[in-house]
Parts: sequence; structure tokens; C-alpha cells
Amino acid sequence: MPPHPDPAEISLQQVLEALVDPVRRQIVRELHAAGEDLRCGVIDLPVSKSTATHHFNVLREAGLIRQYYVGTSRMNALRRDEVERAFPGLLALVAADTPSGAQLSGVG
Amino acid sequence: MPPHPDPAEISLQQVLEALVDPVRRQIVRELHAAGEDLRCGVIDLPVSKSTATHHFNVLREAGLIRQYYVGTSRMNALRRDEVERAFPGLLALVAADTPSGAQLSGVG
DNA sequence: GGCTTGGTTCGATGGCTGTCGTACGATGGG
DNA sequence: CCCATCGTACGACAGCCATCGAACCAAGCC
Repeated sequence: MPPHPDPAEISLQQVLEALVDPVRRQIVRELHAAGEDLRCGVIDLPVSKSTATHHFNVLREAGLIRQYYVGTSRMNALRRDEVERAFPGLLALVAADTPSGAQLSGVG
Repeated sequence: MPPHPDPAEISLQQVLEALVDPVRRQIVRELHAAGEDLRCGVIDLPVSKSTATHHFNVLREAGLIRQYYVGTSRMNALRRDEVERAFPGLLALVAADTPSGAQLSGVG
């Protein structure tokens, strides 16, 4: 399994590059909401398998998730504490975001 | 002067797209550090004038700064409170960032 | 009026990245 | 062993975006 960056090596630049993509924010949101590690497959992404792999890689290289194998499945773990320590409040912003811009409950 | 988005219309997507560029984060940092509105010219950017104009536009359209004319100069104001209300802690993350990755005082 | 300063607009360009399909690899079940 | 499942690796492609230079405009000053 390719290397994970040390907590101290996580850069804001790379984290922002990772989080600027809506698909990758969706992954982070679902991991955050689930509260547990998830296999790649259980996250329903609007892209092909190869593209999904790409997105998971970007998140891992940015230091946002940790990946490990379980059988033929790859598990994904949100690096909550480390990210929170490096960038306080960042995960909360992503988690609170509403992809379809439906944050206005009284819309319509 | 082109329109500024309402505070309620500021989207995380657009804000991240704005902040993912190092030049634009530099602008935000300097506005944050200055604590007052700054003319475009006083921020020393590593790009040409036309590119700088582009970056200021992106920041304005994302809702991060407010722009108004003073004579032939364009003033830039960080929309602190509105951004803070929409995305708590985000400005602090950008402000605390060290572009050259020199945040580790005890490195070596 | 003419010059300088400060910034915008336009068009072109290069590189990056998100996307896909296909082929491949590994694990586990019958 | 054969096959299904889950994910990776590779190569190709399209679209976007940061960048620049040159031309332009507006305000102030002498």
C-alpha cells in the first residue's frame, strides 16, 4: 500500500486541492457521517471505479484518509484527529456542507 | 463594479475553488494580517497585473472580499464576519498557513 | 493638453486534472 | 480449479484555469 504522509507533513495546499473536488468532499462527508471505516464500494459515487480509485488516492496522499486492506477490499478511515489538529474546524466545514445547495430549509 | 454575492449565497465549493490557489490565499492572508482594506497594488504578488486582477475577481465572486473604487485604485476588504459566519474557522486556517512550509520552528 | 499611475479587458496558450475503458491482480467461494 | 468480486494500473482525452502581453481606460497632476 502506498505511503501515507505524516501528520506534520500535511499541507494546507494539498488538503485544499483534495477537498476542492465535490466527489472527494462527498467521500469525506460520508466517512465523517458514518463514524467508522468504510470500504470503497459502499460509498456510492457518480464516477467510474477507476476514477473512484483516483479520488481515494488523492485523499490519502493529502493525509485526509488512511487506507488498509481487508481481504480484497480496501478500507478507508478518516484521519479525524490528525486533520483536526492540523486544521481545526476544517472537517466540520466539509461535513456541514450540503452538496446540492439545499442548506436553506425554507426553500421553495 | 461587478456584483458581490450575498452572504447566504456563498458556497463552500466556490470558496474552496478560490482558496486553492496560493496566490489568492496570499491575498487573503495579507488582508487578514493588515486588518484594514488594501489597494491591489500594495500586495506584492508573483504574477502580472492582469493575472492579479483575475485573482481579485475570483475572490470577490466567491464572496471572500469586497471591492470598491477610490480614485483610480481599487480597494479590497476582507469580508471577515460574513465568511466567519458561513465557514467558521476557515479564515483562521488560511491566515495561519505558512506558504513555504516553514511552520515547524524546531525542524532539523 | 499631456503625462503618469493603477487597473481592466481581451485573446491566446500551456499545463494540469478529472474522466473513462480496458486490462490486470488479488481474494474468497463452490 | 473456475469464477465472481473488488479494486488497481495504464493510456487517452477533454475541459478548465492560471498565466501572459498588449491595448485600453479613468483619475489625478503639472
